[in-house]
Amino acid sequence: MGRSPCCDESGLKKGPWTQEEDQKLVNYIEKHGHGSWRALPKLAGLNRCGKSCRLRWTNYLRPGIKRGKFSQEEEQTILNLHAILGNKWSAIASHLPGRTDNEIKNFWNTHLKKKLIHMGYDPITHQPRTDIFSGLSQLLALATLKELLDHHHPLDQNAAILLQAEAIQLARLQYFQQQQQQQLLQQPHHQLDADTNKNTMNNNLSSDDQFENTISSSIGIISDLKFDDNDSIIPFSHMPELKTYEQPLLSSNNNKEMVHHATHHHESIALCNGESSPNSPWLLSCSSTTPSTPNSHVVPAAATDTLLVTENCPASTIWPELLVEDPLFNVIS
DNA sequence: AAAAATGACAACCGCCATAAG
DNA sequence: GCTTATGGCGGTTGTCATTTT
Repeated sequence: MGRSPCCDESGLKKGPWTQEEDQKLVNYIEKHGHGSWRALPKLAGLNRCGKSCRLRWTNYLRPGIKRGKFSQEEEQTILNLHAILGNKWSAIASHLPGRTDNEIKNFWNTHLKKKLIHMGYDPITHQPRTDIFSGLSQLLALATLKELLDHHHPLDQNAAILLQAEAIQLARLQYFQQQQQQQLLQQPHHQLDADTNKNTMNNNLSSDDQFENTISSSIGIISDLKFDDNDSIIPFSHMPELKTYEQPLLSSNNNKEMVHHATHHHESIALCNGESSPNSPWLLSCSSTTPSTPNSHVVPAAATDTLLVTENCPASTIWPELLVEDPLFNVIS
């Protein structure tokens, strides 16, 4: 048997509160406390239901409520907590003094959700979106490529390079979004429920594994491409395993510097997973002007200057081109 | 300038858990 | 143990303001 809503009684006012009503409510609660919300309206001289009074008090009139724009810190906190707790607005609000669950919920629905979507994240999972909307150009490129192959069009090498570069871009984008999100999630939160935390910190994959998963899921669609032996393009699925490189390749500082130099001179852009573990895979970019040593497994993609470097590509094959000149490199994006 | 669309946010609704009788 | 009242919560709607057409 359902319980009848408290506001069913006819004649009770609904809608926005007036200043007079607010004043009556505040005056009463300051004098007597709220006690039973059901009894309060009559005692306070309000033609409202108890529930309406309670909401007005807790969401708007209660002392200590912070109003106005959310700060950057608050925004970040909400994002972090939402990634872990989901739509547990009251739980999120408990970490933001002065903010109500209702306010946070509204802020999420009107701002943060859209912001995440715009950035290519799924607002529910906080993971990079892999649907058509988040990598449209890359997916279109893949579709075009597949279409060409399905219909046995002679594959123009430049077009293939271009299309594959698009796929790489997609993988790269997804990979870095994942990394960024991981960093967000790993920021310490005070007093988070351990169980919730356990459930949402959902994988134990190393960043290398994640990178490889991202790559394979992103470009699996072209995994069965066939290329001429003389072609310098190597489908991802045919790539030899990425393997350990020698210093300075594994020194993140050196790499960043080299990468910066390369970026600066538009000769090469190197992307790494931010780790310097022995098994770090490397996705490198390089312009067509960068010499590609014969027999090195370097994959140039002219349009986006992308290179894949595989196990048979000794560091010396490309690194001599990337002299460290400018140490100001900060971010690869 | 007016109408329509969109955004922001306060308030409401219904469900659920729990306490009290 | 059952029923009912209550408070809390999350989803949704309503209303007003602002922007766009």
